[in-house]
Amino acid sequence: MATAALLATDRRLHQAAGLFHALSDETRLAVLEMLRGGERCVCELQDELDAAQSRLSFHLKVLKEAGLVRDRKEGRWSYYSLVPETLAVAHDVVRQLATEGRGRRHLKVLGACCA
Amino acid sequence: MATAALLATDRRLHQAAGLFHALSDETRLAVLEMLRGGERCVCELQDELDAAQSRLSFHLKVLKEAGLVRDRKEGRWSYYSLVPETLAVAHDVVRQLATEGRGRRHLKVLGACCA
DNA sequence: CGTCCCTATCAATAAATGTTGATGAATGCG
DNA sequence: CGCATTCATCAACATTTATTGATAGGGACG
Repeated sequence: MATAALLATDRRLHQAAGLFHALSDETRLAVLEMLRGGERCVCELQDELDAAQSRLSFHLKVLKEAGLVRDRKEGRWSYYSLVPETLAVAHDVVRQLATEGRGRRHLKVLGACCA
Repeated sequence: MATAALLATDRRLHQAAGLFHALSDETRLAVLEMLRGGERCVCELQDELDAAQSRLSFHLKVLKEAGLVRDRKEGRWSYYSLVPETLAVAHDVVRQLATEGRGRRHLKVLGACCA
């Protein structure tokens, strides 16, 4: 579906809200931040984020259900990695909100990218 | 501060989480969507969104505290409008999450913009 | 002034979300 | 096998967030 219709329906709004909810927590953002460098096992995340195991597991589940990460089991370990396509969807939604009704940008504040 | 450091600190993470929280509700997204066309008074939003007055007022407050909208009083009316700079911050944060550790993009899924 | 309109705020409640500690399943290793 | 490691799940609880109905403020207007 075209980006232009991303927010057109209630369904899209609902999905977008779900995505942003998954992004609305510091621990989850820290996880995503860590995963920028490539996949990590839970224990690595746990060490670096200093989060209780069940707490981290909960947040990973939220991220996974939102489609922002995927996991891969190998032996005793679970490796998590980003799903860039989903981040791209979030990216598009935000960009569209910053875009006027008929495609013109609001101001020039999106300059860093989209120049 | 440079975009490159957006997620560098806990403070930034906290701010980003706050932003996404404000974006994580359908009603609030619908409001932002309406404001893409320019400022609107509360009564317009209320009519179009079919939301109870106090409920809408609550969500507008959340958006305002997140810095995503501003309001302007004129006579008996309050007009709300977008704050594109804040949307741009959200945009940058998401883009950065979709970017690998040393600046390379994850896949080519950010193609629509940032080509 | 009295009243209506528009909006914000408040208190009470409901609903959703996050945290903790415990338990269990699966794996691998001695 | 017996045991330790890695992780998910669960129940109980705490905290946060959202909704509702009521109240109040401030402007407009007679």
